[in-house]
This record gives sequence, structure tokens and C-alpha cells, in this order.
Amino acid sequence: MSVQQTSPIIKTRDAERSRAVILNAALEEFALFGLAGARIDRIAERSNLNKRLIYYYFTDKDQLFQAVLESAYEQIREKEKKLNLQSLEPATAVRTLVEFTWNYYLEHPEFLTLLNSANLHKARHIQESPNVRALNSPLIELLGEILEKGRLSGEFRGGIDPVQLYVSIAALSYFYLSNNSTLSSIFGRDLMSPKAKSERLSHMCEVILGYVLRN
Amino acid sequence: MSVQQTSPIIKTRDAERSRAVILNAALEEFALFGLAGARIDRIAERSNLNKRLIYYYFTDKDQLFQAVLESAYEQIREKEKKLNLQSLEPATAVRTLVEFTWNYYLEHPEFLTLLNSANLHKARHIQESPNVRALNSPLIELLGEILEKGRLSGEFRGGIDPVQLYVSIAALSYFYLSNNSTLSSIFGRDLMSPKAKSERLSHMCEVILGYVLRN
DNA sequence: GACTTAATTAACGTTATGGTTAATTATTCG
DNA sequence: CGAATAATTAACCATAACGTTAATTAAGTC
Repeated sequence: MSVQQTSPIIKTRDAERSRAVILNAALEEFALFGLAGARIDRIAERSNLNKRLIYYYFTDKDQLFQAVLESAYEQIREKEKKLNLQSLEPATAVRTLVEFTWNYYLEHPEFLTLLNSANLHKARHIQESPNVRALNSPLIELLGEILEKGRLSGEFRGGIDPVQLYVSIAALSYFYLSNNSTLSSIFGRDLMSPKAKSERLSHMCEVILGYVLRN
Repeated sequence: MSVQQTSPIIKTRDAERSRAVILNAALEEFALFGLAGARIDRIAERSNLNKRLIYYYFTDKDQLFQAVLESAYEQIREKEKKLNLQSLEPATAVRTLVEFTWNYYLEHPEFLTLLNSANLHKARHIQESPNVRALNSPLIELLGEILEKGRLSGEFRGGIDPVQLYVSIAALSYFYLSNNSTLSSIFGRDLMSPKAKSERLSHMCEVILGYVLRN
């Protein structure tokens, strides 16, 4: 019975797979250490692939970072689409967006640290990426329509700028999670306990809906 | 007439001054490149002092970063105190806090990037700094009192957690400014024009006061 | 004004790091 | 099957980066 012996593990070659594995390892590394703190050698180790392949597929560290960013944006945009906000009542749509944003950031802390790195570099990597800029959040237009619908039915106040609202919705979750460590330290209070998290979500919904709803 | 010739610039020695110069140069460097991206050699150049002095006064990069953080926190706490919120009407106090936060972040972008770096490192440098933790935002207690006063007079709603409110106030300004580059890029809209900035401040005041005020 | 101590400097050592060279092994395709 | 091409590897290079050694110069002190 000649079973696969010990571990010579015959690796079948697959460019797509290798590329994806590297991208994922890089995502982890960049999220953990930032762009400057990330180590190419460590990304190679993480992916169990030869370092040279990173350069083979991504040219250099910056382009690798750019690719990681692009992929991260694609992923959140993908999930945003699935929300189908246009089919919901305006108030429900806004609440759903708040909840989605919160949960997405909670489940993807890498996304936050990645964006922080991108911003430290003045979004250079995004500007150089036609891909990301093309994804140009159609969410904003959708949110505009939702606000208009709500205003016409009389339940929303008028004059709300969808960009301001979107930024505020993101801000409330983002800051709490991204700065959780310093905040918890300063306040001497665990902001990530289940109770704290649920209180945060309630609070954010109250703030945002309180603002949007005419009353 | 033997005037101070050319430029041998007799440097008087002053430990306090040197320490302060280094601290300031380090603040700039860390704010610009993050902890990992910052270069000790560059900090030496920035301060026009010998590199060895950095180690002489601050031991190593991490402790230097910690000192920079401590100093940054001290500065904002100092300014917060001067607001004298306790002497204002509750609604005015809250509005003042929103405006102060916005302006402070606007005038001190280094503070934001510094905090981002601190958070990337899980606030390790703050936990190791009894100094910062002692500064334990007395603002929260003050805010609690303001909320209570507003509730008693009937103009504020009840049941507001001062920590949640404080985090939200900070969040609205912080995220907008810290993530300004990516946001501007994604939305294809300059968020830092005077008009955009003034709109942002109005929006934030509406959101926060709308939440706090009973109506 | 010699002596001690504190501030400052130049030069150096070691390791880590991004990136490359050049060879090798698998895969594809006529 | 055999040539051409694509994926993968090991070993290497240059330099940048943190931190140190050890000497030097200014400031106090008696």
C-alpha cells in the first residue's frame, strides 16, 4: 500500500492560486503591521511560497499593497450590493446600512487598518488605481434616492447631503473599532465586550435615525 | 571689531532644550510616516542634533514614540480644560465640545496619525505609560454632569451614556479628517475646501445636538 | 583654575530588508 | 515525444536602519 509518503507534497503549479494565496497573506501582513511595518519575507512565509513569486506577480511592495487595497474595496462593495437597499422602506434602509457597516467592520478589522495605512500615504495607492476609483461608490447615489424617497413620504427631513450622511454612518463605527485600543485604555473600560458592542450599535442607530427622521 | 565670524555657531548646551527639540522632530516624523516608517536618522536631521542624543534621552525608538504620545495627549487635555464647559449652558457646552474637537483635529493632524499608529500597536505604548492613563479624561465626568444638568432642565433627553456621546463626537470629526484622502478620492470630491469644511461642521452639530436635545 | 560631571559628537557594527540573478522544474502544445 | 513557455526555487546583493563604542567638549563646583 504505497500511500503518499511523509511529505514531499507534490505541488501542482497554479498561477491563479499562488497569486491569490500571496494576496491573502499580504492582506494579513499589511493589516497587522501597516505598509512600512509589513515584511516581504514574512508574506512569503505566510503564503508558503517563494519570495520571488511576490515580485513575479506584483512587481514590488507598493503594487502589492495597491492590489490588496483594490481587493479589499471590491469585497466590501460586493457585499454592499447584496443589501438591496433600494427595495426597503427608507427608514429600514438607513438602519440596515448602519447595521451592515458596523458588522462589516467588526468582521473585517483588516479593512480598517488597511485604510488607515492608505490614508497615511495620502491615498496614493488609490489614486493610482483606476480599478478602485471606478468602484466609485454607487452607494452614494442609492443613498441619495433613499433620502429623497423618505423626504417625499414626509418621514425624513429634507436637505440631507448623502455624502455627509454616509461619512457619518461610517465614522461612528469606524472610529469606535479602529481606535478601540486607545479608547479602552483611556476610559479603562472594555469596549469590545458583547454588551458594549450591542450598546454601541443601539446608540449609533439612535443618533443616525434621530437625525434623518423628521419628528 | 571681532564679530561672530561666519558660522561656527557656538552651541550652548541645554539638555531640556535638546530633549524638546528631539521630541518635536519625532512628533513630525512619526506623524508623517507612522512608527515603523519613521527613521531615527531622519529625526536626528530634523532636530539638527546628533543621533546619539536620541538614545541618550529616550533609550530607543519605542520609548521615544511613547514620549511623543504622552506629550500629544497632554497638549489636547490642556486645551480641553480651558474650554470651561462647566460654566456653559448644557446645549452650548455640547456644541462647544463638537466645535473644539473639530478645530483641534483640523489644526493638529499629527494627533490623528499618531493615534492611528498607537492603535495599530494595540495601544501598547499607552498601556505602558502611567502618565497618559492618569490623564484619564476627566472630560467624561464633566460631560456626564452636563448631560445630567440638561436632562434636569428638560432640554436634553435622558439615558445618554457620556462615553458613547464623547466617542461619537470624536468619531464624526476624526474619521472625516483622518480618512480624508481616501474619501476624497472615492467620492471624487474635495472634502477639505473651506466650503466642505464648514458644511461638515454644520452637519456634525445638527447630528449631535439633534440627538441630545429632546424635541 | 583644576576636577568632576553632563552634553555632544564621529565613526562604527550588525542585522534586517527590499529586491535581483540565474537556474530549475513543471506544464502545454504542436 | 520534444521544444517552448510558464511557474517556482535557492542563493545572493546592496544598502538602509537601529543601536553602540568610545572619545570630546562644555558647564558647573570647590
